[in-house]
Amino acid sequence: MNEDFVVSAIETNLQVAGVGRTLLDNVDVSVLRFNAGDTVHHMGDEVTNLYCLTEGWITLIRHMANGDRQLLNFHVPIDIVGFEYLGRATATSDMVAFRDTELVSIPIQQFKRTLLASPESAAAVTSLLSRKYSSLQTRLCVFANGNAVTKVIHFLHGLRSKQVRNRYDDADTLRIPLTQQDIADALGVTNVTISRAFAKLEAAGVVDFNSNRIRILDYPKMLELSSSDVAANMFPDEFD
Amino acid sequence: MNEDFVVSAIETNLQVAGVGRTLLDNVDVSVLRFNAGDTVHHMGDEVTNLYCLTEGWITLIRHMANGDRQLLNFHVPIDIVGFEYLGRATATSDMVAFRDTELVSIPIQQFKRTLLASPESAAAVTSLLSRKYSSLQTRLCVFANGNAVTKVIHFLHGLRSKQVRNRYDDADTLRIPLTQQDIADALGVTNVTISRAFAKLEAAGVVDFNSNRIRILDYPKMLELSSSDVAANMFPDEFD
DNA sequence: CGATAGGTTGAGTCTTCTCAAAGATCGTGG
DNA sequence: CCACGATCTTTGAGAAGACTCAACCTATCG
Repeated sequence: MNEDFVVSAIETNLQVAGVGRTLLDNVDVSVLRFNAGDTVHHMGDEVTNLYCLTEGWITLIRHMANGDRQLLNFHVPIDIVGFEYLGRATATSDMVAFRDTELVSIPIQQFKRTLLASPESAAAVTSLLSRKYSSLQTRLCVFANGNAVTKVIHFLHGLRSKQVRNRYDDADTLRIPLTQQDIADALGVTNVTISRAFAKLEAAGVVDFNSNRIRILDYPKMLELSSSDVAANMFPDEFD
Repeated sequence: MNEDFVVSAIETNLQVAGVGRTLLDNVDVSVLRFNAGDTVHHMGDEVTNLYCLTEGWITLIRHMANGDRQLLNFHVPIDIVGFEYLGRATATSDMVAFRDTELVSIPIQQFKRTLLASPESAAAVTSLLSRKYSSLQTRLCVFANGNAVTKVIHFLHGLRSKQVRNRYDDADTLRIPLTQQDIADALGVTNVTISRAFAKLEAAGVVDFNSNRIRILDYPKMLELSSSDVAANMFPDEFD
């Protein structure tokens, strides 16, 4: 396992430099692999590990009574999933591998112990939770007030932000095995509506959809196409 | 000022008994009063205090580009507002007094210092942030998949939960100066839609709407009227 | 008692949903 | 390398829900 990767991931997630090595001291990390479709944990389970993605794609899902599902979050390499369980260990959604995935598990109990030795890091964790909360507020505003096209733009913006963070060569090309149904489930609309939303975005020349690859052709212009009522502050430079 | 009130409020919010007095040690709390419509802080401001509501009604608002507003949260007495700013101090929404309001301000810097002496409390703060995050996820599911009636039910459930927590004699009577426009702004629909949603709920005999007073006549039956697709897990016994 | 804010109701429009069929793409096995 | 099946996407038509606009009703307060 590449421990440097995890050390760097911790510092990227916490936005604090130089603490990753210390935080992994005396922590028994191990590598886990999941196949596409495997469930890492179910809603309601006790979560005992943080997971640092090294390869693949993870999504958080809530299942509705009628069989529909709400995809709450997508996680890519460098993401560390589970900070929200440092306080309360009960999983608030299913965590599912979206494709073959490799992740490094970090026992929460041990991690919390090393956090005690680094107040700076502990503060950063709290700060991270704040950012995640704020991001969710923003998404709530989009869901409450935006139309389908705006929701799609918000969604693409979020994925792109992570690729920018990861310093990918071409952050505008989202290399993701994502069907329109997946996007629909993330945005609370139907696949038909997603298809029509992409048709509009393609007609405007800002996006090129292609399963397995979505390409953002004109990022600034894309943002302008979001309905004006949610434009302000709806696109922070964040990725939580 | 009634310090006992704040001590008890801290313990209620953190869900930990016996720590309130310690946490207020050497903390310079003070009482502030705001008139209806006053802004406590604006989005983007640095937040330097927690606020414990002792009287009145506070709401968190985001303003949209077209003048619409999204009401993100309502806070009532015993609530402590601002835990999400312990990490990152930048306000993510306007905080506005909805009616004449009295609150006790608790300097964040001092509070964080006393937190260091009580790891149990520090853990409880993290736990609280987790609960808030989870609540927002739930609301996102309702906004994404629920119809107007379901959103109203979710909203009333949330207000009632706080009254239950506060041990009000009649938790089913929401004594709130809330217009239909306010509810509309909280749920991302129009006042006309709210009017029609209440008409349906009143026809079903589960709610009685009356400005300045909303009465839940049949709580279990009300929950049953929410659209089946969001029924599961959409109504946790929480109030964050 | 009138002014004002808030609530209700109706008609027409728009967006999204549902249902359904047809077209495109991908992976696999022959 | 092609054919086939499975999955995904596109398109159309009709229905449902929410929105807009506007008029009218109601309660409250000075």
